[in-house]
Amino acid sequence: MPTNSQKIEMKILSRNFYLKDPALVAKNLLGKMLVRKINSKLLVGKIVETEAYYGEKDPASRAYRGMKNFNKLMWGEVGRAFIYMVHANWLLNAVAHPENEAGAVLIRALEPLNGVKEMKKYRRVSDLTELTSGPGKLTKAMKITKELNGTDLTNIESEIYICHRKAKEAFKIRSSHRIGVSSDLPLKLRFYIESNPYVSRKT
DNA sequence: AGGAAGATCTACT
DNA sequence: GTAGATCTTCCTA
Repeated sequence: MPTNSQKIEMKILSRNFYLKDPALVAKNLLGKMLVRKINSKLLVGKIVETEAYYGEKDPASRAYRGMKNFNKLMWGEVGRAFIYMVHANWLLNAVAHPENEAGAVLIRALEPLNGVKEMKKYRRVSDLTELTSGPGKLTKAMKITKELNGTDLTNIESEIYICHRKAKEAFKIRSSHRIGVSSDLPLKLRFYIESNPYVSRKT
């Protein structure tokens, strides 16, 4: 039992939430709660930064060269976790696309809300703003690896899922080009919460 | 079987 | 601000 948890009313996001254009889902995911269950302990972070990826027409997407064994989840059921390795880091995505398409949303940064002690155990940093302010950092802090690939994020029984608070919170959404991609689309597909200290970059 | 790429991170200056 | 480490997956032979 967490001793310091205030009573926050949370509701899990439905499958339908993810059955839309990835860019829209990426924007809508800002401010939502990512929950990682380890044994019965809940690690919780607010999503403050995301990026949208499309299917075959997006040169930066894992789906760009067609369906393969490792990326087939991008065409599959929406609302599932899609996890893979880049530069020795596991990256967490939520599968999101309209019916009969492919796409995913990369979770790039979190604001730690609960289980900070555990997160610091998995990532040896003292600075709170360093804990989950990057896609590879947050997977390490929450102990997310390939084993959780395909996890249903819309099921409260899962080891990872995403909720929203009942009480609405106001914030400004900013956008930019995606980070670290060599051939980007002529669209701004990175979204983040303005002036939140946990986003990975300011611009 | 081996090489190269990659949606990154850290440590250094 | 940038160089070097990192390691899984894919591609070609």
